[in-house]
Amino acid sequence: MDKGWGLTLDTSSSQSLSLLPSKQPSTSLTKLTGDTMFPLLGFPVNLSRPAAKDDEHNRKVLGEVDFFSDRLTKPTSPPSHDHHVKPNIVKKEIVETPLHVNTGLQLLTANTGSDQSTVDDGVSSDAEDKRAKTTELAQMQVELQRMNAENKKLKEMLSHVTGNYTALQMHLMTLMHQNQRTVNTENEVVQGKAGDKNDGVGGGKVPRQFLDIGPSGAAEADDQVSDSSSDERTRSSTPQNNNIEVGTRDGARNVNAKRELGREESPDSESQGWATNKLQKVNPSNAIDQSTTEATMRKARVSVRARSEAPMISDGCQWRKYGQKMAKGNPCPRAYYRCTMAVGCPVRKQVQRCAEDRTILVTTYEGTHNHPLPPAAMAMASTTTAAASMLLSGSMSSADGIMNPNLLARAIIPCNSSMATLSASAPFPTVTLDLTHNPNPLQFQRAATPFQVPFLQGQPQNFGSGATPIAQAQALYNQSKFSGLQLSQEVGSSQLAAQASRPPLQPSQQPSSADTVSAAAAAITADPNFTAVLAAAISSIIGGAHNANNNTNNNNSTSRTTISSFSGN
DNA sequence: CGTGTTTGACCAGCGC
DNA sequence: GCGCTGGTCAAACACG
Repeated sequence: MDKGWGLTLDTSSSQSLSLLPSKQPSTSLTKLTGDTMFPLLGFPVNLSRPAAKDDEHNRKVLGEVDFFSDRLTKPTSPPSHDHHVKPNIVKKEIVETPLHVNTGLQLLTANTGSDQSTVDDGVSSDAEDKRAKTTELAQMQVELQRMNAENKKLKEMLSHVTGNYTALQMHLMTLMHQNQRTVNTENEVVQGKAGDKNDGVGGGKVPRQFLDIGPSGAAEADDQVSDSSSDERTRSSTPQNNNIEVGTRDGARNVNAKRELGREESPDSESQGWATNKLQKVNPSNAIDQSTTEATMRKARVSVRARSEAPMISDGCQWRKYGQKMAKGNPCPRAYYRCTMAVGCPVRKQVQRCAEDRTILVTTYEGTHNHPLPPAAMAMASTTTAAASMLLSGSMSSADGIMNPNLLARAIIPCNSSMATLSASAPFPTVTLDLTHNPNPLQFQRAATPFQVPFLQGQPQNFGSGATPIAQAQALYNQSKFSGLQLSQEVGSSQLAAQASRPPLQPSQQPSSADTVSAAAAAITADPNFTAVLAAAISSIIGGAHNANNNTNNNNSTSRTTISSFSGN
């Protein structure tokens, strides 16, 4: 799914169009008619009438010819009168026998030269003038013909480019639709189950967008679900009650049922199988790849390391803490949060301080948002989404023998010099974005302490309050600027093969103090790279997952690649 | 009273 | 089978 290319499409196409003139073999004609030609190319609307314009141009030129020709052929007749009546005739004469006219003039000139030169110098110069103009007319005629030919070529090129553009657009729409339906249906399964439990919502489709991997329209999901898939959906959505009974040991409450509910939010078997089925129907050739991709995405995790004194980084989403545990090997407790921006949102995150450096906060995201994200969250999510996609592609590649994480990461993660580590050795494939490094003093000066400033407690998640979208985006940019990318896949082939069947993820995140970011806003927005980062982020949101599938370069499962710099954005 | 946090308990997966 | 660990639940609690 090259979703991101929606953005590029316009650009590229317009570029193509705008480049056409320069690409055309430039001739003297082009120069002469430059004013005409470029406007034509620049404004396609006008292209529908190039012939008419040419004719008009012809008439205009011929009109001038007519005027002089009249004087040549009928010196006594009033030019103003014949001007409107004779054009065709003159045109005929000139067009059909331009050389003849010249010859006649020459004869005339020769004659008059000898006969009248003594009488009237004005006549002689007039004849020369006429001869010159006639010659010029002939040249213009030739150039007109060439211009017409060139116009035809350009029109053909335009239609070709337009056709390509349309085709690409259609392809894009198709891909986005497929993606959207897949995500929708997955969430539908979740919602269907969660709805039963979470009182009222049950079954009711809450209008929402799925911004994580692709845009959406949840409403379409139902209509597009096939019979067999709805069959499976029913199977996976209704057994909730069954789970309560069957899954509960010792009659122990409905813990298992609820846990089951939780698990369904990141389903491994049922919804995945359902999704696979659906995908196969939609596009059999891509079904395997896509299902594998999504499976991996569902379980993949993105870990963000950032310096922060606050208990949690601000990532634009709302979270509710549901647990805390002491983790092995770390004196600092690990906190568990789940996204509360929408009922049934499966996204969770773990927050834990680094044992070695407690100023470093490690936030791990898992799951895919099933609701619209605020701009702030989107900006934040994009980076981790890109990272997840990269991770995904890395695992995929290792398992499939195709892929180049380096390339993908370069394309989707606008990092500069911080570190992103891919680790598939963990229970879940995880990519870690290390935003604690600051290897670039110059950049650091420009955006002072983008990351290391503490957050105001209690504020972080309220994207509506302190952190404006732009501020968040800038925060993202800050982080990105201090980022470098390092891929580390310390995975055995067998593990990778197993990962291939694992689900994907879509996180949202990123730290940063809104206040600090706001303070640095001016400096950051002045940087053109910021725009590039935003564009990359948006592209990654739309196109991250698909990129993974389309990567064809091989990558060693134990490769360790460092992606140096994106400062060139 | 509603919402969010804390915290002890429960469960599943995994390794031995 | 047992113990360890990660992950989750939900009652109790705190707060506005």
